[in-house]
Amino acid sequence: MTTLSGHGSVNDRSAPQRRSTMRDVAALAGVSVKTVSRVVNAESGVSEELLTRVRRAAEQLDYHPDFSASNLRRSDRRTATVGLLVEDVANEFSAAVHAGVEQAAREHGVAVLTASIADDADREREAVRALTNRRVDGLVVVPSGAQDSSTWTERTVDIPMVFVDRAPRGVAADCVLTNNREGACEGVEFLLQAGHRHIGFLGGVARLDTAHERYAGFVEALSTAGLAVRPEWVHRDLRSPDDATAAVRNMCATSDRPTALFAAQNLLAMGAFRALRESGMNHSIALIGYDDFALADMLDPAVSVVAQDPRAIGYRAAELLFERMEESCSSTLEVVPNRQPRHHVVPSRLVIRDSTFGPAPA
Amino acid sequence: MTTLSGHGSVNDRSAPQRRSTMRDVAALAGVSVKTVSRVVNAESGVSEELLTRVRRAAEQLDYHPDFSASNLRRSDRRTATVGLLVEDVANEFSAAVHAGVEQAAREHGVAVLTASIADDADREREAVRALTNRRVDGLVVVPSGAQDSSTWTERTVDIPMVFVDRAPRGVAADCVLTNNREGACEGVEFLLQAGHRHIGFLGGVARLDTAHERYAGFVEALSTAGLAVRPEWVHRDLRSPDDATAAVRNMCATSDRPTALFAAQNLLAMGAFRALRESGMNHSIALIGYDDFALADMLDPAVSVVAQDPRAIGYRAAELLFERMEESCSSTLEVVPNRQPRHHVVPSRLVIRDSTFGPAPA
DNA sequence: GAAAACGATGACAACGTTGTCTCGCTGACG
DNA sequence: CGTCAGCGAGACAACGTTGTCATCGTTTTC
Repeated sequence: MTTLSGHGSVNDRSAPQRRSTMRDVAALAGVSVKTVSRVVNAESGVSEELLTRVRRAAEQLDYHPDFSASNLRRSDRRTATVGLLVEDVANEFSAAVHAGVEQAAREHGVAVLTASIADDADREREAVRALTNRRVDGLVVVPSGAQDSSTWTERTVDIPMVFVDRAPRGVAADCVLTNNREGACEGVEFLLQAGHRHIGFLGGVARLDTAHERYAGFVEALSTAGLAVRPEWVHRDLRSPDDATAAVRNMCATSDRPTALFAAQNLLAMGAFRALRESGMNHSIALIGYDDFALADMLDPAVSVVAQDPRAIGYRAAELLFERMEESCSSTLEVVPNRQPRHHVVPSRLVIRDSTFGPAPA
Repeated sequence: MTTLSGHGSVNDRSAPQRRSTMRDVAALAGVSVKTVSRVVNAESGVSEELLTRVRRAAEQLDYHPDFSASNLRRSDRRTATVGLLVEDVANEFSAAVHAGVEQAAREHGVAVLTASIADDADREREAVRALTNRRVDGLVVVPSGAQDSSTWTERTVDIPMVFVDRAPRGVAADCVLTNNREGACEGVEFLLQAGHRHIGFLGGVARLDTAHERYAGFVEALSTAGLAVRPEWVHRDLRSPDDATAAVRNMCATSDRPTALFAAQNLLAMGAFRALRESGMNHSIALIGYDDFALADMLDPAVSVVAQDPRAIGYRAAELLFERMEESCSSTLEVVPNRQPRHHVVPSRLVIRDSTFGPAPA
């Protein structure tokens, strides 16, 4: 509202040193501090006159309450801040989850403290500590593949937590994930319907449960179609795009090669695509990946995928967390709150592009 | 340290209700609260004996200090938390900046509160408020293109701030940016050296200064080579990848078309690539973009770019912010601290891939 | 040998806010 | 007319921590 003219800048000069507090507002309005508190918190039982006087004073002093002081005194001890732990904020999947969490948080007036843990158990511990020391109300965790779960099994923290993608082994906790088995199954079924009978599998060890379920979906689709799994076309221990590239390169070098590939993770699909392109087989061997990725539609051919919705996953995770926070707040009197872990599923969906063409006629 | 056996779980049960405080530790160790404070803050002047006694008590009670209470009382009022405002955390550029900021923050023991503002002035205001109410020590801001700068010119906030990519108009503030003009110039020069004499330009309005500088670099390279700018090949008002696609489509439809394109932003490069691929000219019209993007190297042909280093930019911005925070902390006595805004440049570098081939022989 | 200096420790207030309690006033009721 | 409920408002303590100062016992200094 205020512009750079006249009185505005005077105000700017008069008290730039210190933030104004409730005391200042109270003094200016000629009321007690508690009354200011009542107005700020929209409590009932303040006369119209004082209400406006306090509001005016607050505006004049540009008063804004101090969250931490408020939090310190308040009985519910809420900081209106949640923590988000991801492998790396720069990672496409993590960033989308982050966006979802943030949206839900904003709707609840909650801020998000983010930390990347980069597959490093020490950093993970450090990050959890940094967040809990700041008294976040809850935690959304996207466990990375390589870490052990000791941070969580030790239960050094006792605040509401929701895991994304998978829960660490040995920890019964709320979890939001996608229907990995069904998604993978659907993807492979599409290849089958396109006429493929020779389908290879590329899976990662990272995110073990996830990888396992996707493989299960692959197997299920094949056996439903009455086909056997060909072990020489199954690569389940790929740790990087380069691993996938190498595996595909080897498979393609043989005469007995698959006519289509299912890559159970986006990085592996990228690696597979690289190998296909190198060997000039990108138009003769079909490909479908799990997890969408940017520019998948601009490759040649555009890569079909089973797309997760990481943003929706993050959103759901945060919602679930907020529910838990409500519970843990109101249940201090009960002996055992509803601690039954909940799992929430955000479905994947098939995105068919150009790479899922049918097999060449034999 | 504690396992699930015997005495450990007893401890877990005995006081799971409430976090332990300095009082609890003090009581257990048989010392005053202040002494615990001294130990926790590693102040000198505590005898060896009490030191170990307090430490043991703290560990036994799993004590961890409360940041906000500490911050409330402390004279320097630091929360060890900074805010990061970006257009969208899911955006590739923003996410990389975030990663850089986070790394620098971690090195300083500082946490990062992130908020996306999505080109929306209201949300921007709201986000600034959410962060300042939580008393962040400083702010890193990546201004988005469309927003007006009123949030900043009004100076509703008076905390250290560093802007990334460009400072809002009318605000003299610290800023970390890349050498847009030189980078663009270099990119165009590469095309010139490859033999191109007919080069088109695609620029965006978003991030005005940035776009302007890049255009200046384009012009500079041409004029240094003694070439005139051909207005019909210059499109400076593109707001989306689709705009770029349309512009390129039109240019290519004429017989008098450029042999190479310079796209001043990654989204525009993607749009341009789409048009080239559609029209089958992706191997006959060269392309170079500003800003790298994922999978640029897997397109056909792999797209050359002038690559910014957004992660390094974020890192530098955070470093600069920390310097400012030091200053504003120690300079409360001085009349005017060193408020001269500083600009820091993180250079771009040329990444040559396959799309910058020479022109077809006429 | 007394004064002064020192070093370790604790008592207390304060940071900015909110929960609890009390007080004084108004109006209704017996 | 006296009593009491109801309501607006403020005094006060407390949240968990740290800055300041006082205390006490010991050592140094003249």
